[in-house]
Amino acid sequence: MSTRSSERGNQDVVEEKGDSASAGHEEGPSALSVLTPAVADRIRRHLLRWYDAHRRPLPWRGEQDPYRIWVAEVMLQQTRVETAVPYYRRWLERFPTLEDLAAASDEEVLKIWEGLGYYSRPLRLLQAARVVKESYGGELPRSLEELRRLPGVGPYTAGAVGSIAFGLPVAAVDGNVRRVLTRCFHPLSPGPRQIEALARALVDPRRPGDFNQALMEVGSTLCRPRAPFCTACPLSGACGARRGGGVPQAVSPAAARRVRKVEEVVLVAVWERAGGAAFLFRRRPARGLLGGLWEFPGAELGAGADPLSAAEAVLGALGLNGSASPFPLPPLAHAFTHRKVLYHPFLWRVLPGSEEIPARWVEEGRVEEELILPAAQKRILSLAREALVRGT
DNA sequence: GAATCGTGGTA
DNA sequence: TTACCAAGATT
Repeated sequence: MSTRSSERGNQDVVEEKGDSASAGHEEGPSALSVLTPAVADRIRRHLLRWYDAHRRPLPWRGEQDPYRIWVAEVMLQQTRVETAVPYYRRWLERFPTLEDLAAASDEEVLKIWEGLGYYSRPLRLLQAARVVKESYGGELPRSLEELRRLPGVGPYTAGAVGSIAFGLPVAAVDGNVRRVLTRCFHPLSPGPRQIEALARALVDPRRPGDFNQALMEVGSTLCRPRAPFCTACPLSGACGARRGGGVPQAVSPAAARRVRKVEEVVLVAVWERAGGAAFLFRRRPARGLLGGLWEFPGAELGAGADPLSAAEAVLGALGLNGSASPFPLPPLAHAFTHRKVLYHPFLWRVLPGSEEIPARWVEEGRVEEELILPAAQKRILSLAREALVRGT
């Protein structure tokens, strides 16, 4: 067939307008008008044939239980497939059925989710499981509208669960689908509404779940944001970007994101008792960043502030009596979505004060089983343990 | 509509 | 090292 292109079709890069960037996208020739029944049929056949031959063997593929499909879809929100797989297995081992989940606590679901990020997801999954148990007799509702009302279920997840678990002929538009369809219908630049309409019109009513997954699979494995594998793509014959001589480079709305840079001082307070050392932790507020998770006490560092003095202030606020020599651990950087934090941890041997404090002592060897920690705090914990072993 | 919410992989 | 990015949802 085509011999003109290298495997990486990025030599003729065209500007691809972001979906959310500007408002003029619903104007101009409708992408839907070029989607004749014959074109739609051809796309379905090519896509599904490719999917049947090339789909990855993922643990949720072939699952019949709607609950399990739902769990997978929530885990996959803004999360790579490879990252989600081990969490998915552990989750189902611990909560095999929707009823098991509905009976769980916030702490239990967070513990399984620990390290996966976006921690409101498991909490909403739990809320929704209870709603399903109370209002739907323990079975997920089978309509798009009812699914959509469940906590943590938005347009994408409702479409995915509806089509995959229940065979509803509905669209499931994620980032992959947006990118694939934008390229396919280049240079018409369909906006968000048109993409939804295209996806709805395209879904194969006989195999809606497979069709939606096929579109996403093409997007994630072939029609990647950069350096897509056009020569292997089942849609290359129908692709407007390909026909136009260049594959649009994806421009993500993430490019406009503002990342705030902050520095924080962290107090790793160590209480050396007869039975061994203990660390002091406090719980983060239930809402907001890392809501409900635990951390070493700390404080934001003002511009030009001295980390050691700031650590001293944290120590005082907790009513602790510190030894004379705090030990500075190596600073470490951690990037969140909208924040980049440089942590300045200090290991400080202390004796607890007499007052009640909003924090909790945990034996060094029991931290993981007692608490749910964000990734950055685990890194600090590792540094602290190393320092203790070295005897500093 | 814009901002917020994590983490680890990749170029 | 920095920046981008991933099967989005909520406020």
